[in-house]
Amino acid sequence: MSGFKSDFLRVLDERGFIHQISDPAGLDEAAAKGPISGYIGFDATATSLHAGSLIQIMMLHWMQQTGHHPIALMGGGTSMIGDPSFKDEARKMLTLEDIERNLVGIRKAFSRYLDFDGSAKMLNNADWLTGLNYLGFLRDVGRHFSVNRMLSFDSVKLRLDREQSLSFLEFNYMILQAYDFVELNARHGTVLQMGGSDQWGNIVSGIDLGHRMRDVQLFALTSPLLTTSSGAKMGKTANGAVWLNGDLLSPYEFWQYWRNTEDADVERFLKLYTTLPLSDVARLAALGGSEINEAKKVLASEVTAMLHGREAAEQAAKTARATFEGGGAAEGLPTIEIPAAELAEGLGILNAFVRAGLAPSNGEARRQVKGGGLRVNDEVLTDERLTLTPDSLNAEGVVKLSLGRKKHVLLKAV
RNA sequence: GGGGAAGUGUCCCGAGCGGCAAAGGGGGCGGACUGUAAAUCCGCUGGCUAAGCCUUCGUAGGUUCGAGUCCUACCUUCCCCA
Repeated sequence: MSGFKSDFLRVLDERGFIHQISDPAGLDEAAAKGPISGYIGFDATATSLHAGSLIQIMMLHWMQQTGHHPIALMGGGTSMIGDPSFKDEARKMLTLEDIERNLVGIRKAFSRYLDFDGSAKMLNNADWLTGLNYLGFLRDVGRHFSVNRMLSFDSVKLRLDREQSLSFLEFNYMILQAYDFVELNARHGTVLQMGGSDQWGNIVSGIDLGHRMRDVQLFALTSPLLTTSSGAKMGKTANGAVWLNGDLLSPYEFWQYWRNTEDADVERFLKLYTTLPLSDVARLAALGGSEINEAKKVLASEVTAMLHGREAAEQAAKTARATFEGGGAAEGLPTIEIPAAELAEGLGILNAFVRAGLAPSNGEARRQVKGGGLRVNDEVLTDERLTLTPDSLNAEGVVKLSLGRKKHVLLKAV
């Protein structure tokens, strides 16, 4: 697979981004000849993307770095309908304002990776999907799709095999995505769609549609579906998603997520999520035993610096050092504020842990006490009836609450 | 349109003769061991003003001292026939 002529594919290949390409030689040729336009689609269902999308964002980043024109396509049109696959939850129809707000939040993170003033664009498929005329769409686009063929795609087949319902709307998702590709080709000369390997079928459908409707040659490039070495999905933790936006997940917590990478993933992640030269990566990956912790710190700092800036990354690293290697209650840990009056009256310790977000309920906090998992100012908590008072404040004027060895929150009286 | 099967702890899979806060996995969390890792072992995995109380088995009713379990209707899904 090596030996690409274009910088673009060579970088992606060397760094492990490539799972499958529809026509490697053809795409390589096109990318070597001059700038090409390529895109990746993203959901607009939340105000922030999470770490699971980071690999896609990095692909766009490299695309721009190697002289091409990346497009981040927001699924504003499809988000308006709502994803029907989770029908247990009262499915909220996102309003235009919701989506607008989400796009603003997402754009903020994106702008750390892409230069939107330069050759990168952020587009919204609502611009062309909302105005579609059903009959016209069926005649122009629908006739090119074979249901027989669509049923044979793994993404569909799996659902059918598991005897799960597949709504007509979901079934159409593939068609809309294919249409997006062709529309982008018409509007911006886009010839490449990238995505996770689970998107392969959808992307190829777009390529087919391009052949039929516009007689153009389009390309697909997918990245490996990202899991950690032990099989967990990227971007999820107990506390929820690893959000990219700082207001949803602090730089410190983001840093911690990467710091806790499994040994076996360090090299892979350094290549995928940082822009460090491969020679540096190789050097760090060669570290064995406990020394690999140094590599993990570099990983965490680099990934955080790219998203939140160098300064925030260093602050996070410093906080971590103080917390884990110094034993103190460093500044920079997540902090919650408690009215001083409330503290004066005495605050139940279980309640305090719930307020700090370290336990979802008093019951859970109680369980953790029983299991020896909670600490107050670094002392293991044994009495669940303990009450916090102004006397509980430590020398720095805060109460440090800990769950396990890794999660710490400071309680501050105001 | 007709006939059959199914929906369980709001993360998932999945047992459940009328006494059930409901077996067992997976996942997750905590502890031990380590290196803020993996693997392994142990504990926990509805809520609360907690020897008690409250809410849970698709939805709504009914039978019963008592219903996840039986009856009725409805919703959803799957299979077969038309």
